[in-house]
Amino acid sequence: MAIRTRFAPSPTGYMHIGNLRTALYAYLVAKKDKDGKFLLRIEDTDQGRLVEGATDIIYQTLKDCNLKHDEGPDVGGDYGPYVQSERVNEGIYHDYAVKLIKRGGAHYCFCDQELVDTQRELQEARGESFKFDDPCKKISLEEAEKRVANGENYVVRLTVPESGTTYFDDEVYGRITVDNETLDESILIKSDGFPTYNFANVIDDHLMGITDVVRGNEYLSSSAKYNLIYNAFEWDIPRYIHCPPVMKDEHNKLSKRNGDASFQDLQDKGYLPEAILNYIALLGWAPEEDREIYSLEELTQAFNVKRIGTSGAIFDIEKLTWLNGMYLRAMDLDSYYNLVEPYIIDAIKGNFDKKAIAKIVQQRANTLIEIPGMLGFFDEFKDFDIELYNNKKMKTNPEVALKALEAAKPILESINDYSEENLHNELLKLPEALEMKNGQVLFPIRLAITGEQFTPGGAIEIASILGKEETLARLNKSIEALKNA
RNA sequence: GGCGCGUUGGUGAAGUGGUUCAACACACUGCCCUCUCAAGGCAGCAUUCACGGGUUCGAACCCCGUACGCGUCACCA
Repeated sequence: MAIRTRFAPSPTGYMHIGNLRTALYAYLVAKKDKDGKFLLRIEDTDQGRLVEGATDIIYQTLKDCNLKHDEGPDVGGDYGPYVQSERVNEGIYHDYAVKLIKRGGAHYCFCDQELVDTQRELQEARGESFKFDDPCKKISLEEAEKRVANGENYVVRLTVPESGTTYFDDEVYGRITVDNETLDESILIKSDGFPTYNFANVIDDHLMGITDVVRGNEYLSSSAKYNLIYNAFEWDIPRYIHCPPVMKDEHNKLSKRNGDASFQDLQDKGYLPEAILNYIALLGWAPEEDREIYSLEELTQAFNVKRIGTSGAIFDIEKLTWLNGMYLRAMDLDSYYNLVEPYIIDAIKGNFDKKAIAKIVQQRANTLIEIPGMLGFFDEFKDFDIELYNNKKMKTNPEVALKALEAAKPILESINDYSEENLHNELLKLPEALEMKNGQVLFPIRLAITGEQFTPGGAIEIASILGKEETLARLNKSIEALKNA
């Protein structure tokens, strides 16, 4: 049987990294099987928490990440609708709730919130842990149905056996067994007629033929309850794959609430979706091979549920930054230029060869957003401290700099075509003639025409981009400054 | 508090009884290369696998406790 997995987010805001990783793993589990299907289901049963536009963010994120779903609200499929509120309207949950009740797996409950609260207070005052003891369990089905028919307010609660144990097998955490008496008789259908997650996820996963349930490990403690439902219906239980949390630090999960990085935030900061995906794949999962850079396709080959870890992994932006740099550097120049052109245009008003600038920046920037900051000297040539000519490693000081600069000046004046090749050929004759090291002449030139201690690219590359006129103007200015010092 | 789960370096992690008493990667430090920076190359960085017992000829890997952490106990998912 082909594998079917689902990503089932609630449209309650931005897509955070932990969520995205769950989506990724669900995708990978499905796509590892060549006939596997990955579906998207929108879980909007909590009408109070809906956030406008959140669904679009989900679509957009999956699209940006190239996590294509085979079925979903926007692409259709044979198991729709894929939005839970629409399924409510079709009466799906209601019908199954009635069936469950008839099978003894659930019951009507007419208690009001007050009774629940009173019980809670009482039990907690006694130092016990709270577990709702529902008097409505004693009501006969006939009577309950009559009360429902009379329009009385009700919810449907799970009926949990009073003794015994329930277990489930998780692919990553192994077999987990819990005592039934610790299980809560959770609400399955709310008084507004909407199902809770506890019910909807089971019904929908079954109806949609989900074979592998991939979700965060916060569901570990409630999964046994879901098996009670599957068992009551005599349905096949899916494989469970619970993932360890993605942490912000050792104590806190990454969450949008704390303003932690969402996928969009990361994108805005200049990280590539491919790099983000690659990085988060590594949080909680380790490949068999000794390598870390994987495209999405390679990930689907390499992925193996058995190698998902069990303990939380801290999100380390430093490593993501490194990985992002690897992706950026590996791109061909044309694609790279396409990507960074807006950033360069944004940073440089002057008429310089943007592509040449992209080229020198490509080997140095780890994120897109740091690019403009590297380029300020193109537009603005500022006076700088001649102390900068003192460089121990380059064996330079203002005196040797002046000597090098004055010797370079006629050469730079004589060249008309400022191609890198020309500049290189001519300029490199200088060190030998002056009996200096390459760095002793090229370092001062670079400084003299940029005014910056550090720049992307060396003297030759930058002179070529600046062009003859600008290069000479800056050179002369710097020579003057040096003479007057 | 009950229940569940977890604990290898600053971080991600490999490793599941003896040729690895701890791979690889990020970060960090140093060196090399080099026209700066970056990239790249090399080296260093856990005498130790939360702690305490036990099993065993032998344990990070098996068992039992303890501690700490996280999750859950909603008409949220």
